[in-house]
Amino acid sequence: MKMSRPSRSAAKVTMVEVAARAGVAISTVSAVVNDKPIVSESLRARVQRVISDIGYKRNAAARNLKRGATQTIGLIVADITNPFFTDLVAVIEDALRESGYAVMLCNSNGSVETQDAQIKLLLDRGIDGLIVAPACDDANLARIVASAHVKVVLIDRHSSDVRADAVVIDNERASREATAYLLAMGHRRIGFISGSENISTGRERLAGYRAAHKAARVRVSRDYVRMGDFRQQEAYRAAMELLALPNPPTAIFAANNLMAIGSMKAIADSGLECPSDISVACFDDFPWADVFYPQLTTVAQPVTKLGQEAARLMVSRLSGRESSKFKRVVLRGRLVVRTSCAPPRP
Amino acid sequence: MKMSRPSRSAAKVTMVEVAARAGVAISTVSAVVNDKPIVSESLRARVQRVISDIGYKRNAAARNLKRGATQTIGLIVADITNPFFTDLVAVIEDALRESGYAVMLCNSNGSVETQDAQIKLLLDRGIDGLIVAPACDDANLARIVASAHVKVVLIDRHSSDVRADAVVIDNERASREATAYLLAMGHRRIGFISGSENISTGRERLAGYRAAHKAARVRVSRDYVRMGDFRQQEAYRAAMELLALPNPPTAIFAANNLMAIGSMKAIADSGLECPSDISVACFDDFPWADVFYPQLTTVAQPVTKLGQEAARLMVSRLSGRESSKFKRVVLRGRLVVRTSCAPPRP
DNA sequence: CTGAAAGCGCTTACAG
DNA sequence: CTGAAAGCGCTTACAG
Repeated sequence: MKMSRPSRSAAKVTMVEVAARAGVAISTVSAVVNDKPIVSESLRARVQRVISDIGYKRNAAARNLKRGATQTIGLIVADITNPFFTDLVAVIEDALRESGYAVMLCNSNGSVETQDAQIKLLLDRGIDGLIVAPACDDANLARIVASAHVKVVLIDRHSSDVRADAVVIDNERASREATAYLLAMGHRRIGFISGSENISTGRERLAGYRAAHKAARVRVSRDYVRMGDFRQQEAYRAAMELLALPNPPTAIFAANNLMAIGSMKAIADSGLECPSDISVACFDDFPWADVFYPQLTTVAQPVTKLGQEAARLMVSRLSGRESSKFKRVVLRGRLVVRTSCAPPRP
Repeated sequence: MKMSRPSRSAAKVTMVEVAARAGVAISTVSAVVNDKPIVSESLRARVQRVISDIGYKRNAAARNLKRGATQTIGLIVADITNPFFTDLVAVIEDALRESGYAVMLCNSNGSVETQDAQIKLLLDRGIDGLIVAPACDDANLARIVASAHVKVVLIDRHSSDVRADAVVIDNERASREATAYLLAMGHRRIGFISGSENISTGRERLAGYRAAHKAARVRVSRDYVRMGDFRQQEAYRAAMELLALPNPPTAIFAANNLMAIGSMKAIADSGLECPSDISVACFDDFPWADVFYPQLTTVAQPVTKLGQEAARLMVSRLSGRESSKFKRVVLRGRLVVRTSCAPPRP
């Protein structure tokens, strides 16, 4: 039987052919290809020559089938256009590649449906592990994780339903510190543009905002808390609403970078100036936060550490080095003070 | 023989088991799993029930091995932190997923060595096709492309050495138009921060800059042309040099967005203001180009079309629908005028 | 529409 | 250190 392979131009070369040409057994070729130290130098050289002569390339599918692993990790992030996730992806890719893993990257674009479809696709294609910044708390994800034969690490966002390792920062604390900074500056009307309440980071950052107010004995008007979705456009609308209040806030704290950008746009479109008319701060630093005017005051996450820790956890799980108990690694954010915040007008 | 699979917790279920439990032949299970319309409805339902009951999942490696294809496309971009590439990746992923392909994404980070290593990794993992925005003109890439059994589509950047399809924009023309805009505004000393000359976009954008000057009969001092590498940091240095000239430029045109950001930083650090002291324009729009002050005037590329066209070409190549001749699809850029350019001081 | 069987290209235990 | 052989889990041509 011969399958048609219309899309392949050159002939496919197998180990059998290499073995025949080199006059050795197939197992010897396999040992050479896999760098097993049990082949004599001269034989190895002979086999290598044949391999490069006839352009042999190991068939990944056959290897995967035999070994029961793909050396490939799925990575799903909630928004690939967000510099925070972009940086995270870069770090994770580097770290995993160093350990011999390839990465299949997906962008759920914040949609649970897309995310679930992507998980299915990844599982169908064959992955050994899955690193996810979940689109939101998702019963489906929990179910898939429980039934699939893959190791899972959550990153940036955790979900108590999902039985998996997680690498996150202490969002409540970081949010509290940033809010306290604004309060200490004299702001008493601080608008908060929240991420979704279905995402751990959204909940915790809002909790930190409230906690800081409580500690400073400042009451939070419910008008000042607006739900966003971690995206620019919704935040624009939310900021516009805040600015239209009879007693508008003197500062806006956005639960991520894209929502701060949406807020800045709303401020500009309202003919206001930041920071002289209104201050802005946000979660998630980005490479050009300090280039334009005003320079954004942000809560920077330790992106490199987050990514490396997630990759490390994944690799050690896969190698069976980790204990069976699920781990939650919690890192710290850091307030980067720039020029977008100033005391409120007297 | 039984292989140890220490990292798998649940038992692996095969078609054989499904067939046994459902009381049918393996081929029937295969037909059900692959949605072949040759199975009676009642049988299909029975098999489906068993599949979900015992949690059967098709083994991708076995399928790939048998079919000689992976339904997976490799995608390598030169800088994943650049919003242009980020958007491009999102578009390509969407388009390919619609056609049933998964994407393995790599970031060469502008390094040829990294890029070549990634290509090897991808080929080793098994891909049907490869879409690349090459790190630079690369004889290695040409060689790999020629010898590998995969379809290749270049995107954003072409390379005459590489025998593959390419989807690009007319960079020279777009660069000419942007430069002409600055010239028409009265600028006679326009600094150009170029991308690498080893990349087609770098060469063509520089050529457009020169061509516009020639058409306007304005001589270009060689001092005004600085080599960058499409990154922020080198551009910062280059812009600093431009600003330190005895007769500094009244406008800077940067060959991409990140280099414009580097230039803006240099301008700010020099105590100058854009656009009152110096104008700035650049290639590649990005989502928040209009949010901060000044709002950047940019050459926007048709990112969606670029990505979709690349995906379309790849899919039709893989399905054998395309003729054997390599295609170069050339789209047009569009100047987006904002507030970062003003006439030079009298 | 169903079933028995070959074979995709590897890896690996085993015998020498 | 080498070689013959089993088998990973699927897909598919073929006979019924």
